[in-house]
Amino acid sequence: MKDLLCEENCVHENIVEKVKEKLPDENLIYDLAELFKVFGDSTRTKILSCLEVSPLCVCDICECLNMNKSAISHQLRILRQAKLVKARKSGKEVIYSLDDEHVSKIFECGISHLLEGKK
Amino acid sequence: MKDLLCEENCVHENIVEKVKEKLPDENLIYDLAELFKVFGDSTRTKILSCLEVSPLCVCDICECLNMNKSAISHQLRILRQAKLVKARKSGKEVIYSLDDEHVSKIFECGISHLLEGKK
DNA sequence: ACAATAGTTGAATAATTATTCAACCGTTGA
DNA sequence: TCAACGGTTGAATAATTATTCAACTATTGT
Repeated sequence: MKDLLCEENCVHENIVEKVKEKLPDENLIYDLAELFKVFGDSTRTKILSCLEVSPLCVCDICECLNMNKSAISHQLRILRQAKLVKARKSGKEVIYSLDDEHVSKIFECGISHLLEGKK
Repeated sequence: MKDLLCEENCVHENIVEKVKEKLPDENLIYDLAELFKVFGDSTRTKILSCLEVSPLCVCDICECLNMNKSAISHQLRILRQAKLVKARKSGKEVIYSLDDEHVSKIFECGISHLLEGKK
């Protein structure tokens, strides 16, 4: 009931004060979560992995992931909005490629953590 | 209808072949997405941000985020399972702290991408 | 032994979201 | 001009998941 604010029960006031001070901007943390949410879907990470190898048209990606165009297109939109991939029209095709060298770096960090855990 | 396999329509066979070859292990990509999913929630990123400043008990975290113990505890479990935080008992309290130096690195990568986009 | 505090947990609810389906747009070649 | 192909889109559905609530365990101080 009075669970709501966790009152001043055990709270170590001075530490909490320090933490609140040093905490990054609320919006930045929010945006960060939004970004990682984009990475947090295996269809999208697969698409990014494919594009790390080579720029590809939508049909190529479909073939690589064994999924239909609609599903892929929806996910590509999300990746575009997050500025992780960019699109270039070439005749009837749309060629997608990575839009940011950070993608590989973020992947590496994640893999690094995963391998650490296996030890 | 024949959307299912995207058939051999436009597919650039040789490129797709190369991509399939060079693609990382399916399970690794899946685990990677699972990891980023954990980062993809603002409550959890806030918790991690707090713990970057200092180890904290559950009540302290509640106070910092203005949320109740149950909600925080549920999210801490997820962070524990992902081996991003660790817990140490101290009397009645449980002190949480970061379990991996990769957390900060992953945050930095993400922030780096976000700032890039602002330009 | 007991009351109080710190934290955890399972079930329920509400909200978010990935995929499918069907219809659509734009470009090309006949 | 029109049929065919590559791709996009909105609505519907199904699945996932964050938060709340209530009940619970464990530890401490009296």
